[in-house]
Parts: sequence; C-alpha cells; structure tokens
Amino acid sequence: MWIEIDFRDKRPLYEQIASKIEEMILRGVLSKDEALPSVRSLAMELSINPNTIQKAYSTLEAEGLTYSVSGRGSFVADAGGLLPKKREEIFRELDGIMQKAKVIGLTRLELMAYIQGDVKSSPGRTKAKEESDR
Amino acid sequence: MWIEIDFRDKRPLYEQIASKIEEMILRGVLSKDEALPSVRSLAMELSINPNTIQKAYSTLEAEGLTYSVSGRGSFVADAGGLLPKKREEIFRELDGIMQKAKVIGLTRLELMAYIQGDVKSSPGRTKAKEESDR
Amino acid sequence: MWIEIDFRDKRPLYEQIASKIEEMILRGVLSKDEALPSVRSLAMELSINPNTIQKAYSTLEAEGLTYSVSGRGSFVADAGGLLPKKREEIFRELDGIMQKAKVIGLTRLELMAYIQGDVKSSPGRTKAKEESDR
Amino acid sequence: MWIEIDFRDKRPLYEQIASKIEEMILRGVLSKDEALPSVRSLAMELSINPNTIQKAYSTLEAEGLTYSVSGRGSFVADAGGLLPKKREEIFRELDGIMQKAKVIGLTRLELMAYIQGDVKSSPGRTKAKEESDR
DNA sequence: GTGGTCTAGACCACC
DNA sequence: GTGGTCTAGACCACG
Repeated sequence: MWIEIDFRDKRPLYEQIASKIEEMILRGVLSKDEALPSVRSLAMELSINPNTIQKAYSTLEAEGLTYSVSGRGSFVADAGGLLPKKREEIFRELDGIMQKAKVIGLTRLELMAYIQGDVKSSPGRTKAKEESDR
Repeated sequence: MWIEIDFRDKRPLYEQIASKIEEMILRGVLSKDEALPSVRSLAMELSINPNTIQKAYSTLEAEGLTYSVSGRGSFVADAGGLLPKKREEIFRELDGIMQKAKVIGLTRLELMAYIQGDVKSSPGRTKAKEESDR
Repeated sequence: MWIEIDFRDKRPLYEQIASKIEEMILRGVLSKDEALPSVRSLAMELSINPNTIQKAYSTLEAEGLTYSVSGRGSFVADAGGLLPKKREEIFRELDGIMQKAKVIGLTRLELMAYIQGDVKSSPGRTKAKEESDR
Repeated sequence: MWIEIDFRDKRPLYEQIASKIEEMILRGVLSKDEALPSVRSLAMELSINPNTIQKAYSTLEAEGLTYSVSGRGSFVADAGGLLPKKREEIFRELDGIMQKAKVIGLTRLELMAYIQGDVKSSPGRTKAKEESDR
C-alpha cells in the first residue's frame, strides 16, 4: 500500500500514520466516502500492531476527517468543510514562527522573501535548497 | 524570578525552562557572562526538583548557549555566533509549514499576506499585540 | 553483556559507558540500525541505576551516534558521516600534546619516532600488544 | 603578575594555576631556587581565594616541581631531574591518542604526517590551534 | 515491554 | 555556597 513509516521519526507511530492519511485526504488522493483499508489489513501490511492503526483511525475520526460505520469500516468524510480549520491551524503555527523570528531579529520582510524565493516541491530535498538560499 | 512554568504545556518541564532562558539570551535580556540563578535557588523558586533545573541547564550548555563552571555557577555564553544556526532552524520550520500549506491549497502569496498583515497572535490576545510588538 | 565498568576510573559512570559504546560503533562492532540493549536490562546487568544508563544513551544520541524511538528502543545511527569530526577531535588533542612536548624540549621527530616504533601501550601490557593489534 | 585564569575552562582553578606555573618552570622562565610569589599576594592579584592558590602550590610540591620552606615560602626545585617523568607522561597521552586513532582507522603514518606538517610556533595559523593554545 | 520525565535525597569536589 | 553525579522509586505514553 501507500504508507511508509519512518522509525527514526520522534512522533508516535499512530500519529505518523494518521498524518499521512490526512494528507492524502486533503490532497484529494482519497475522495469523499471512499473506504480506508481495514484496520487488520493495514496492520498486516505495515507489520504493525493493529492497536496502533486503530488509534490512528480514531484520531482521524476525532478530527472529522473520516467517519466510521460499525461493522463496515472507516470512510473519508467531506473534506471541503475542513479546510478552514486547517487554514487556521497553519496560521497559528505561522504565528509561532514569527514570534521566534522576532526574537532573533528576523524581520517579516525576510520571512516573506524566503517564502517567495523558496523552491521546494517534492518533499525530501532540503539540502540543495539551503545553499541556494541567502 | 522571571520564569513561570505552564503545567498545561505538554512539553517537559526542563525543556520549557530551557527555552524560556534561551529566549532571554537571544533577546539580549541576559547578556554575555551574566550569571544564571543557581540550580538550587531556581529550583526552590519554581518549587521544582533541582535535577530538573540541572537538566535544563545541561541542554542549554550542550547547545552552546551557556557555559558552567563547577562550583561557581552557570553563565551565558557569547550568543553572537549562534544566530545563523537559529535562522536556519526557523527557515526549516517554515519549509514544513509551506509544505502543509500547499497541500490544502494555500498559496505563497496568502502566507506572505498573512505575515505582512498579521493581527492575531496567541489565542486570546488579539488587540494589544501590535503595541507590545514595538 | 560486553561492557565492564572500571570503578578506579575517575570519569563519571555514564561517560565511561557512553565512550565504550561509542568505540564499538566506530569500530563497526555495532552496525547501523542495530538495537542497543534496553536501558533497564543494561542497568540490571551492570548493577547500575537505569537513570545512569539513560544519561549515557542521551549523550550518545545528542552526539548523533544513536537514535532512540520512545517505546521501542535505542539504535545505532549511521556512523559514516561522523568520522571527519572525530578526526578533527583527535588532531586537536594531538596539537595539545605537541605543545606540551615543545615545552620540555621534545622534538617532533622524537614524537614521530615514538609513534612509529611504539611498543608499550597501557601500563602493564608490554608484550602481547603488537599481536592483538593486527 | 603573569598568570591569567580562564573561567570558562572546565578544569578546577587550582589545577589551571598549577599547570601554568609548571609550564613556566619547565620553560625555564622560573629558574632553580627562585621564589614563587606568596600565597596571599598571588591570591590578591588574581582576586581568588587563597585556599585555591595554596592547593595549587601543594600539588606543585607533590609533583616535585617546587619545595617549600615553612615560614619562608615556595621555591622552584631542580627541573632537570624531572624531565624524564614528563616525557613519560606525554608518551602515555600519546598512547591514548593512538588508540583512539586506530579505532577510526587513522593510521600511524597519518598521525606522523600531521605532526610533521603541523605549523605551530609563530603565533597564528592552524584553526584548531588557537583553542589548544592558551 | 520500551524510552522519557520527574521527584527526593544523597554525596562529591571545588571555591 | 556552587555544579555534577548517582541512586531509588515513581508515573506516563507508546506498542
């Protein structure tokens, strides 16, 4: 299947998995009412404890990204209505960064310049980038 | 003293303390070679175990923000040379956010606009911010 | 297990342990992603407090020699990239020695001669060394 | 007077002072039977606790580098006979380094090459040098 | 079971 | 008094 887990990641496994699935939903890879793989099958595929998958699915449901029908499985919810909440979340993170930036004397303009000039698309290459920066 | 610990914060105590002190150093509130409060005194003041303070101080020293002399105390190091590293750290965080933003269709321009016109910061204080910002 | 602690050694226990493990990693005795013994088990084996082992493991992780996954264990990191740093460290030590040598009139040639023809190592083992050196 | 103490040095003060004086003796800056400054005067000059100076002088005497006449002060001993001991000491340190070097695959030849090619004597050069100097 | 955090109390060398 | 190390025992989240 599509998920790969990184054991060196400090985050708990269930959160890692949940966020991967969340990304797929928001990206539209998984569409409304599509079924997620069963807990057991996904657990086997990732050779991971089913409890971990269960927890990942639970958090997804708690965040409103999926809904579960007992006895049937989990399905992706309507993603449209959730975007504003995600937006808010991102802006809050951005607030945190701006605060840190201010502490070390990084101005808003510098942050904006970085965002404008930043060239990333595929996740994973962050090194060749740091060069081209500054 | 100047530090207050927030028990609702999920981060470990020692990290909370360390980051508070780090901020003061970067802000210039604490200047080079100035003495930090003794492990024991700060522990008492925050009614926290000395070992926890010790750990906070150790991590600060490991990051090069302070130096400690056994039997004399802990002192803030020369912060000047560390700013570039901090800058890089912030930019890397920013990379993460930009990636998330792209997933939900938030454009760079929107992010930049938010940074430029930012009004809300930590939840609750929405008005008095621009003033305290200087 | 493989570690033995020397109570005559003045270095703290955690450092002794950390450096033993570091040596094994650099030597290749422990290979990438191999699991270290659990904190508790190693503590029991050495009849030492788990916190002490924890500290040893923490310092190793801080130096980038290992990574730890909460709830799963500690594992050795990719040591390859760290050799240059170690090299530098050794050369810096060598600088220190050369300075001391100069003070008492020991010439570089004498040092080089000693290195080339070195026969004695740690006090007590004077003969069997060249063999075990391979 | 001639000694300057570095508060960021991890070594205890008394050892720092003792080693500075030892170096002067070995260098010949202080000659046989010359008087060291009185404990009290040196303490005042360095604005340091007299006990600390006392301890430094004691260790020097214990190592045979000085002798003290009660009621008169401390004087430097005959340095000539001590050189072999110092030589031994340095070679033992060198042994330690060679062992570490071997662990990371640094050959004796590389060490020798470093010693030969190292250019320290006139103030300056060799980046890692400034550290080990002082 | 694992790593991680925290407390409480002790001892050490140094100043 | 200071920082640093160590022990003993506890609790937590994760798997």
